[in-house]
Amino acid sequence: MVEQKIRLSVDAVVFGYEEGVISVLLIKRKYDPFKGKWAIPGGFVLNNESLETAVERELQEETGVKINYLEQLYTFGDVERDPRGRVVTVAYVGLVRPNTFKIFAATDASQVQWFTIDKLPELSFDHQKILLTAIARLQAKITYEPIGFELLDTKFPFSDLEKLYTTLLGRPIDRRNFRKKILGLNVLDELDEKVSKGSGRPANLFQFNQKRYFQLKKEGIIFEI
Amino acid sequence: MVEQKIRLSVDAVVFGYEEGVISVLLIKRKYDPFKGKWAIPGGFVLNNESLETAVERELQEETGVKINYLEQLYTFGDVERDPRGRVVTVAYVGLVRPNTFKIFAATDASQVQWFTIDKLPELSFDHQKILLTAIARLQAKITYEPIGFELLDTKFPFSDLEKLYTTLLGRPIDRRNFRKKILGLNVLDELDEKVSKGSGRPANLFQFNQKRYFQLKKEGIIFEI
DNA sequence: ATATCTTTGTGTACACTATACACAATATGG
DNA sequence: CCATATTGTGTATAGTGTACACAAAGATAT
Repeated sequence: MVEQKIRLSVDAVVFGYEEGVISVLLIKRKYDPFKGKWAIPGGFVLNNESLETAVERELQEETGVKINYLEQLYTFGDVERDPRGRVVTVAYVGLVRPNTFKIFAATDASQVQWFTIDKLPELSFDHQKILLTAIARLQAKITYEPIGFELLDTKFPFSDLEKLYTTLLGRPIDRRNFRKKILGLNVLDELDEKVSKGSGRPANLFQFNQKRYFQLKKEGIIFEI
Repeated sequence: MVEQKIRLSVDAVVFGYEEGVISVLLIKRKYDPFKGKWAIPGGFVLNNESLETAVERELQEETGVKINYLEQLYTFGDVERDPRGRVVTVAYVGLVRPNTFKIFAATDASQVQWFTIDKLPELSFDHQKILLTAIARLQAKITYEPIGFELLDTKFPFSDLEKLYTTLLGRPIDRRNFRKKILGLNVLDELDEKVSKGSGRPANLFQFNQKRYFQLKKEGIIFEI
């Protein structure tokens, strides 16, 4: 059998959250195929870099984002998924805090933009499928891993967390029960700082305590919403 | 940037179950690197076949197994994982019923053998890491998807299912509660057949009803152990 | 400064689910 | 027919999930 080589690319579905809205970072393609169409940022893997390195490099080059959390999603390998020929893509999910950096468009991207996940544009290649897979993963994962905090500021009012979950899960949450459950997990530190946004009682700030989470995980205590 | 191509392979961690023992199918490598050492079966992806097709082809060629269930596990892409140079591997998990076919060794394999998962030999490449990832996936997944049935005969006594779960989860299960829970999910058909193995009261046979499972899944009812 | 509005923060009662637990039924083997 | 092995079954209790309403603290308008 002849040994074959295949073009291998990495794509990253990058989610951000601000004020009750979940967004995805997309680029407008500068070159063919799909020139002028929106796509998930990504690119080809170089011979001497790991997949994760490739993702971070491509994101940095094309969009300027600072990734806060990155996990492998799925590898898409259908034969006809790219008109240029055989391309297999390892897709990743990234979580970022959009307010900690400024995005820009460069290299293969003529534009970079945040899109609300319920108002997505038409996408290139099989990127719609990848994006939907990523959304499903995110929705599933926040219920059993504390990755929601990666989308929030390090210090956040409890209501931000609640709003994030209602948004992501697409259903209302009982405030008292949610608070009881999360605080019962013992992974949040309540700070002595308050913050008030507009009217209403000022909120206490909380902080995710990763060390405590790892301890609990070792003891077999599972995070679950 | 120069567009690069990379050797892409697929590997399949194939699990089988018989009489209270979970096994993994491994091959002994016929050629270098790691000639004579045990490895997870797999091989390079051809240009005109999907990843799943490649997995099934390689398994058929090397070992003769008939795959009953196949799912993508993870893609391993470290730069130095193969001494021949850059090779990225998409790993799969396969479940089979070992008593429905005969394994044989061919092409790259000089031997094929079932190994109990707690008595594994030393493995080639980063295959130990892949295998451990696969075991973790299997253990996690049987608690929220009804994939355990893919390892059993189509008709099975309830005790087989129970033994499978105790083995995989590595802890005892209360028979009455387990039965209550599983039967309460309403995905098993109780047949009018009995089977007796050796001494003891003969057991009723059950059968997994996939249609009913899909119906319930649509209605949002989740399988959970 | 007072009333009104907005958001945060808190406890309890009830339903449901998980868990612990023991003995009868039905076969086989001496 | 007696001992042994395996299947099959119900109930009581603890624990968890869920539903639900009002006070506290600040901002805004009159």
